[in-house]
Amino acid sequence: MNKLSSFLSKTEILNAAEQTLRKYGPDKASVTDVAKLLGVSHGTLYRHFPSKAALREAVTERWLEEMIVAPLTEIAAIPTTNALGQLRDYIAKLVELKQHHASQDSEMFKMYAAVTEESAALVEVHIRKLLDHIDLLIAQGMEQGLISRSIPAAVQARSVLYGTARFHHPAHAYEWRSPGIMQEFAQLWTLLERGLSEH
Amino acid sequence: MNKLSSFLSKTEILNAAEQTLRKYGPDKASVTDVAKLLGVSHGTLYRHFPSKAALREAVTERWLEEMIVAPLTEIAAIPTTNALGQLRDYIAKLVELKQHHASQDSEMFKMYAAVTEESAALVEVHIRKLLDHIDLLIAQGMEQGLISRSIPAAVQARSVLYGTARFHHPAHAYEWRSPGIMQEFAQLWTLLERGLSEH
DNA sequence: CAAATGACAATAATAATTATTTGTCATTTG
DNA sequence: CAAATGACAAATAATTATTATTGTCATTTG
Repeated sequence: MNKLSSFLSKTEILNAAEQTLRKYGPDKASVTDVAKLLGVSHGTLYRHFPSKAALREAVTERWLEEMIVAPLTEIAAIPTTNALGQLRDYIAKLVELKQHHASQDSEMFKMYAAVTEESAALVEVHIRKLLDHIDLLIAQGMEQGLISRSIPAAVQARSVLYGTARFHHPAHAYEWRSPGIMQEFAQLWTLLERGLSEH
Repeated sequence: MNKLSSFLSKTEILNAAEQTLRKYGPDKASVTDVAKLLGVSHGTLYRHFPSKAALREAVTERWLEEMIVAPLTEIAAIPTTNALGQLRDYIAKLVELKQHHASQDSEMFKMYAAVTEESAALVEVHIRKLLDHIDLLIAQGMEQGLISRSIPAAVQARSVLYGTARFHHPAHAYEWRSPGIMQEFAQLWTLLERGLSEH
């Protein structure tokens, strides 16, 4: 169904799996459902992914990369003379993206939250990417004389990410419905920015 | 059973409920179990608490007060010439207490975490107590010229509590087993302290 | 007569049964 | 012969039947 080539590609499977996940949610979607959508036997899918867990992880990995990491990479890559302001934009975007998908793409967000509890490896890789971005921005901020060198950039990067966890970690998603949430983030950021600043 | 007076008191019920909770865990413990332990009919308990939920909340409320709030109130009340240092001790104690009970009093901690998701009112009251303590310490720090007045104390208090959520919010309990957790807290604190400081 | 009881209906949890899904692999297909 | 199939066993999940718990209240007890 909708096949562009006669042989199944990983991308086609991921597309179908994501569509199935969106339709039935991560608790109900089965490998059989995905196979049905593709018009193939479910056994076929096991020639491409060793297990259902692996398929779920692959879908989540791609979703995270496309929906969260890619837009952030873009922000981190913009040349700037104000790395500290860029860091604020970066974290604000991270918060905005997570909260947006939690409400507007809820089934995939649930999938992401579930995989987060199942696969420490996937989380670790994701966190590492964010930390690398933040680390880079902080190092630039140091070069620009905006951010204090009294603490290593990598250490400050972790503190910034963990310190803002309430606003982007999926375990806090139910708190994001509160109307004051973005103001609270802005206020915390003011404090963190003071802590990061050279002065 | 173990009754000091012939009539049941709320305290006796709470003691029995807590004992039952510790024995069976919050998922298995029933009102009937509590009644059995007290040697009374379960209907009697409904003359003291309107529902099982209310009983669970009352037990949790008392536990929170005794195990978490009371020790913190003590720290907040110590007279000091270094309110910023005291604030560090306060938050460190909050983190230590939560993490200690998560591992050493796990059934009651589970009960607390469950009630946290059921009763927004209880959480709100608990948070308010902590915020009042932190607010007080920050206001003192301002008077002592240690903490910046550029942001209202109440706002900074909320930022401090939410900024350290990863280290005391029950949703993050599974991350507390990581060996680096206290170092990460110390590093975040260094950053927050820089942000709070007058300079 | 305040406090507690225990019989009762409604609701929820558990256990037993049935149906689906997951994962394997010898066989088929193009 | 690489790719896919589909029959099969094992593991999960959904359904149903059964048992336990929750919550009420008219009645009993001290």
